[in-house]
Amino acid sequence: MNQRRDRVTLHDVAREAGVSPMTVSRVINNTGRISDATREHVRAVIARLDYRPSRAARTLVTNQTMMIAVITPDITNPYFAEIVKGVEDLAWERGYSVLLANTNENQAREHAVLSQLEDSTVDGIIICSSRLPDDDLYALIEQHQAVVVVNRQVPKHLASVVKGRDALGVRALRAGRYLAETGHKRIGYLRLKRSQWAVEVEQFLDELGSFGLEANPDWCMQCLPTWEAGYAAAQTLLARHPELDAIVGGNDLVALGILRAAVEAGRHVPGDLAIVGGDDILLASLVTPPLTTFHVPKYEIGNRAADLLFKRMTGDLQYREHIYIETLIRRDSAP
Amino acid sequence: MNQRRDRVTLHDVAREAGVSPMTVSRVINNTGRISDATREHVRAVIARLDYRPSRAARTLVTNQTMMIAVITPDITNPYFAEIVKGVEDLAWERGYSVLLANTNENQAREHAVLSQLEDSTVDGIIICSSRLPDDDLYALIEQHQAVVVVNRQVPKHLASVVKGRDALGVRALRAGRYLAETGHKRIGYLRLKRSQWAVEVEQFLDELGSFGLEANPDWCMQCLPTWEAGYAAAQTLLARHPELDAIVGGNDLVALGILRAAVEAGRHVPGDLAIVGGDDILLASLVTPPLTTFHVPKYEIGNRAADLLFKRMTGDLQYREHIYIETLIRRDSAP
DNA sequence: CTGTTAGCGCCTTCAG
DNA sequence: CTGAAGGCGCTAACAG
Repeated sequence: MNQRRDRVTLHDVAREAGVSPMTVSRVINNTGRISDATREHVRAVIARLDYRPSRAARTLVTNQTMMIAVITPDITNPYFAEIVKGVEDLAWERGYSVLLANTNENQAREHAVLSQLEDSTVDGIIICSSRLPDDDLYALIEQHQAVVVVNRQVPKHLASVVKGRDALGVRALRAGRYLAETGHKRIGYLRLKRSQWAVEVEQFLDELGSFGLEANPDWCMQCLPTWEAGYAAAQTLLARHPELDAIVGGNDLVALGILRAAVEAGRHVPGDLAIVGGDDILLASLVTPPLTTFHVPKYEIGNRAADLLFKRMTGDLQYREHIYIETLIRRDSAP
Repeated sequence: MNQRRDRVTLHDVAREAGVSPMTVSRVINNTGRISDATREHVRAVIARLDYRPSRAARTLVTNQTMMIAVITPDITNPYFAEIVKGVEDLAWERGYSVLLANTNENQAREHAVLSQLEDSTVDGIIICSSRLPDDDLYALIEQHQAVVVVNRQVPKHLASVVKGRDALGVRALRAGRYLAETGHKRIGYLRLKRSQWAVEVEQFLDELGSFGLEANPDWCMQCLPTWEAGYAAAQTLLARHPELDAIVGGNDLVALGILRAAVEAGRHVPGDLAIVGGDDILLASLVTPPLTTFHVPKYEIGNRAADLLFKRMTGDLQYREHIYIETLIRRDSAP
C-alpha cells in the first residue's frame, strides 16, 4: 500500500544534473541567485525526470502546509456550497488547497474536527456558522494560528470575522417587522435550532409586541436548518395554529419547507399565509410563489473570508471584519 | 508567519515521561506490546502536555497522508454537493480528511488540479463527472496510486468506477422515449456541454427516429450544466422553435431553467410543453409544476466511491464497479 | 516489553 | 553564485 514507488527526489535530480541538492532546491523555489545556465539545465532535468517536490517533506521543514480548512454545518445546503466556492476560488488563485469538513449539524463532530485539525495539517481555518457554544468555540479557536469566523462574533484577538451588518442575525426581526407593516397580525417564527447566530424567540416576540401585535410563544418553534425539518415543523405548527397568517423561516430551506406544508394544508400563499425566508438560495426564486427573502452575498462571503484568512496566515494578526449587507427581496410569498 | 510556536514533540513527551521516543510512538499508534502501566503513564503525559503528532512528519515516513481528494465540476450544483457529502461521511468514519477541488466546469483547471495532486498530498482521488477528454484523463489518472471515477468509464487497470446502469448516460434517450410514448411529437434536447457522459445529439435523434418521430437537430442545443445556461438556451430554443412540445434537459438545473423560460414565454407546462430533467435534486420536487426527472442515489454514489477508493488505497487494485440505478420519476412537468 | 539507530525529502545556515 | 552539514518530527527495523 505505501510502497514508495521509486519517487524521484531532489537528490536524484541533483545527481542527474551534476549539481548539489541545494541548487535544485533554489531553482524550485526561485530563491537565491543562480546562473541562468544552471537554472535552465536543472529545469530541464526536473522536467525530464518528472520530479515533483514532496509536500510532506517541505511541510516538515517550512511548517507550511499550503492548505486551508473550511468547516461547514452542511455542504448540501446551497448557502454553504456557495460560500465554499468563494473560498475555493481564492485559495486556488493563491496556490492553496481546501480541506472540507462537513459537520452535519452535529456539535460533537464539529468539536472533534476542530480539535484534530492542528498546525501540521492546515495553515488556516474558516469556520462557517459554527454551532458550538461560545466557550467551546473560543477555546478551540485559540489552539490555532489563523482563523476566520463567518456568521459569529468572537473576541477580537482570536480571529477575524465575516458577518451580516445586523448583529445576531437580526434578519428574523426585520422579517417580522416587514410582515407587521404589510398587515399581518398573527406571525409565527421557525427558529434555526443550534444556530448561535439566530434571533431568539423572546427577541422576536418583543419585536412583534413593539408593533402592538400579539406575541405568542406557541407560534414559534425550533427546527434544524433543513428543508425536511422546516416542512415537519410547519406541519405541526399549522395544524395546531391555523390562525397564523404569516411565518418567518430561519433560512430559505426552512421557509420552502413551510411553503410546501402550507400548500399541502390547503392554505393559499400569500393570501392565507405569508412566508419569509432568509438567504436567497436559487431555489427561492424558482418556487411558486417565489419566496420573499433576504439577499446574502454568499460567494463574496467565502471570498472575503479567505482573503482575511490569508492576511492572518501572513502573520498579520490584526482583527479585521468584513460586514455584508442583507437586503430584503420582496417576492410573491409575502408581497 | 511560520514560527514553530514551541510545538510539543514526541521527544518532549518521551523526556517528560522518562521513556524512549519509540515507546511514545507505540502508545500513540497502539502498536507493539506495551505494559499497561507505561501506556497509562505516557497517555497522561501526552494529555498534560497537549501533545499532537505532526502529520507532516508522519506522512514523510509512512507515506500516508490520511487525506483523499474529491474533484468536482461544481460544488454549487446540489447533485455534486450530495455526492461530496457521501464521500465526506465515510472518510470521516475512517479517519480521513477530504480535500475538495472545484474545477468550475473548466477543463484547464481540472487538468491542473489533477497534475498537481501527487502522492505526497493525498492517498487517493475521486473524480466526479470529469470534463476531460479520454486520453487526457487516462494519462492523468495513471500518475496516481488510487483513483475512483464517477460517471465515466476508464480502462479497468486505471481505476474503479461508479456509474449509472445505462452506459453513457442513456437517461436522455429514456426521457425521449418516455415523451414519445406519452404522445409528444416534437421533442427538443438540451445536451450538457463538455460532459463526456451525456448522450450525443445524434443518438438522441436516432432514438426519436426509431419511434417514427421527426428528429430535428435544430431542436437540440448544448449548454453548460447550470440553471442560468439552461434558462438562456431554452429562451433561444423556444423563440426559434415554438413548435416544440417537449424538451429534455441534460440535468435538473438545466430543466429548471427551461421551465422558467417556458413560463416566461407564456407556455403552459405541461399542456403546451413537457419537460424532463435528469438527477432529482431537491429543487425538482418543489417547483410548480414539479419536475419529471430521474432519481439518482447521489449520497450513495459518493459513499460507494469512497468505499471503492479505500479498497484501492489498501493495495487491492482489482477493478471494481458500483452500478447505480436511475429510475424515472413521473411528476407534473411531464405526466 | 522497551530502547537504539537510521533515515523519510527537503530547507536553513553557514562556508566557500 | 554554489556546496556541505545538520535537522524538521516521526517510525521501521533491529536489537536487547
